Amino acid sequence: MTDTRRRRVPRPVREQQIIDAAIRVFAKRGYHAASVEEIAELAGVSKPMVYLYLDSKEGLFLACLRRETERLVTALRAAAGPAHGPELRLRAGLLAFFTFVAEHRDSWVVLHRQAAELSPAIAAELARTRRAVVTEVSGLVRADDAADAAPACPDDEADFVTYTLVGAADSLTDWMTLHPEEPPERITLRLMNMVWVGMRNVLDGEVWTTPGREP
Amino acid sequence: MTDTRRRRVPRPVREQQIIDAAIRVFAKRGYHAASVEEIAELAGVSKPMVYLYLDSKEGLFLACLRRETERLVTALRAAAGPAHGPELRLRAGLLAFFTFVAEHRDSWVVLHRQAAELSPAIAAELARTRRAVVTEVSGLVRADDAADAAPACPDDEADFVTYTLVGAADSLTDWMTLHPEEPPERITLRLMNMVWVGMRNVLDGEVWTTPGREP
DNA sequence: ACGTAAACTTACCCGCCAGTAACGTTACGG
DNA sequence: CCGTAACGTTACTGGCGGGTAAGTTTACGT
Repeated sequence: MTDTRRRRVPRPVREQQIIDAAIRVFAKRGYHAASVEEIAELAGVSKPMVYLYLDSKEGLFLACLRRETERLVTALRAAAGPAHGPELRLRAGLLAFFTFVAEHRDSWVVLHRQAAELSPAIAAELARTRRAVVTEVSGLVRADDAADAAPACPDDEADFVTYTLVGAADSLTDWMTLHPEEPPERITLRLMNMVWVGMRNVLDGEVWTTPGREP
Repeated sequence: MTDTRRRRVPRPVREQQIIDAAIRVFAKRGYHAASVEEIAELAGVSKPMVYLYLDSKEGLFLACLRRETERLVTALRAAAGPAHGPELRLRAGLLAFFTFVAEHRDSWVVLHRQAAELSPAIAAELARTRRAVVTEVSGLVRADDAADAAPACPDDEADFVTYTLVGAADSLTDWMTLHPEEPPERITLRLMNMVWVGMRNVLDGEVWTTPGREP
């Protein structure tokens, strides 16, 4: 790619190459098992360069986290913004999500699948970025009420729905890899189909007790 | 607990104590960041004992995995078995799951949140245990059709629903920790409320195209 | 052209931790 | 009451990997 003859590359470009490499390695090995050496090699550079540009392994991970969160949030906003009506809005958001994951599997792994094993500083940042994604989805969920007059649904209920959606979508990410032929559109469609009706019930606080057998 | 005066403890008991300690530490630190030293100390024993009884760090992790998978699957089967009808059956399964997680947070973390960062042998075993859980849930989902005459739903659709449910439930696990006062029963209720209706649509292959705005 | 800063390297240090060797100690069976 | 096997320990090694000091090369500005 680009000019193969020139080895020397300006800093901003190298930084991105290093982050690219880091995301792949972090996704494959996990934070602790990933070695800076391997990342450097994949980026076509030696280890001290990584430390010069990104300070530390932790700093490198944070850089990955920030860049990819930015990308995902941007994609979500871009998709949901122009949609008319709550239903199409949510659909657009989900579609944007599945499309993002389909195109950047590694990013999603780094962003979302690193629950344990990290230093306080990283854990804090990770919590923040997850919160950002949840907030974005939460916005989609709450879009209903904005249309209605009543601010009917309490935050807890909206939160519940959001967690359910994010978890379901995350898990379907695995399903996608088992069905590579399925386009994000169909997955989105099925998920909408599955949750759209029930969402309303929960958001309106309609928690009935278990029905007694057959109606 | 038990007899505090006796220090010497028979092997089967120690093994369980070590596994108990390992689950807590693995959950807190993640596989790589966890040190065998810390696990041994928490189990009230010195490091070589761990290697004597469980062979290696990998063997120790596998032992944790197997024991807790066993427990979860047992809980699911015990709950879903005696329930009458598909709806109550699924409800019972979900309730059993949330109850299990509420009582064994660490177990669930070890079982489910260790995607990356493990050796091939562990990864294989982890895949097997996840498969076991998914199969169990899949049974709950498919329970519908068993009642009906037609084996109507193709495996893909049932799989899709299963992944959605497992993912949603997993994510709600986090929601639980933010709302410690919510009993598993209410969480189960809300989730049922949210997905039960839509499940039918997807299982029956009713994937409509996006509705054009307002009906 | 040539000096200088930015890009890059080699070669090292050092702490941490999985895994082990060799050696004490308690209980329980005969 | 004593032997022996099960229970347990202290004290090491070996290597991997994060982090760095010191030096080398290339491009770009003037």
